[in-house]
Amino acid sequence: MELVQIYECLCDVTRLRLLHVLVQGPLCVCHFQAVLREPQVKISKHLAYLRARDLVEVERDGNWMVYALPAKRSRELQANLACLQDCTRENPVFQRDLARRRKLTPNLVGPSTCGCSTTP
Amino acid sequence: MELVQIYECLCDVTRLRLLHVLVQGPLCVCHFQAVLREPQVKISKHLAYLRARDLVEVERDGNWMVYALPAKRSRELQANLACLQDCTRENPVFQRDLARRRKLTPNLVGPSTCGCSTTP
DNA sequence: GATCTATATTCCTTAAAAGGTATATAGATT
DNA sequence: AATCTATATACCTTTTAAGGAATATAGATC
Repeated sequence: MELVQIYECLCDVTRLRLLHVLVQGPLCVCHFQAVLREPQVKISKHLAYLRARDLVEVERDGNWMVYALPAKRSRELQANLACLQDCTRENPVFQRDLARRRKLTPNLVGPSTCGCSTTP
Repeated sequence: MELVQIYECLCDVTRLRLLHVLVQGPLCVCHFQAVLREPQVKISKHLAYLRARDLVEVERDGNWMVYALPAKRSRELQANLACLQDCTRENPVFQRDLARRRKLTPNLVGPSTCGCSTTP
C-alpha cells in the first residue's frame, strides 16, 4: 500500500519541511541546512528516509547532492503535496522556511543545480 | 504542530480505513469489526489512538460506543480527509470497506446512532 | 598523493508503536 | 445479585524511529 508509505514520510516535522521546501525546486543538503537550521545529520538521515521510500530523488553535482521531488509523481503523492501546501499556507515555520529559501537562492531556476556552486 | 499529529494518525492502514469509513457517518466498534474484518483489540486500540489525538469523538449508546469524526474539523483535518477520499477512490481495500459498510447499515441515517440497536 | 568539503553511515540510547493474549469494566438483561 | 455484551485496558514482545556523536566516503583541489 503505497499510500501509507507517503503518510509515514509525512508524519515528522523535519520531513514535512523538507518536502515543503522541495516543492519550490531541487536543493542540496547544505542549503537545506541553511533553510531549516537543523544539523546536517538530521537532514541527511531524513532525506535518506524519504529516498528509501521514493519520495525524493538524488543526483550528484560535484561535492553536492541535489535532492528533488520525483519527476513522475503518483496521483497520491501529487494530491498529498498539494494538500500539504494548502495546510501550511499560514504556518509560520513553513513560511519562514520558504522565505529563507528564496533569500538563499534568488537566482535559482534550473532544475538540476542547487546553486551551491554559484554561491560564495 | 497539529498537522504532524494528523499525519501520525494517517500512517497506519487500519487507522486510514477507520477514518475513511467514518467519513460516511458515525459507527460503533462492532460495526467496524464487521466492515474491516479485523480483531476487536486492534480496532479498539486504533480508535483510542485516534481519540487521543482528537481525530474522532465518542459517545456511548447503551452498550455501544459510537465513534464519529469531530463535529468541528480543523482546516488541516478537513483537507486531509478530502485528500484521503481522493486517494482511495480506486483502491480495492477501501472500496470493499465502503461496500460492506453500506450493506451493513443500509438504513443508517441519523448522526447519533450506529444502527446496532436496530440490527439483529 | 595529501587534504578539504559535502554528505553519508555507524553506533548508541531512548522512545514509541503495533499486534496479540488475557483481563477488566460498564451498562443491560435476567 | 448474577450474568451477558460490547468495549477498553494491561502486559508482553518485536519492530521502528529519532536524535546525537563520531567516523567514513567520494569527489574536488592543492
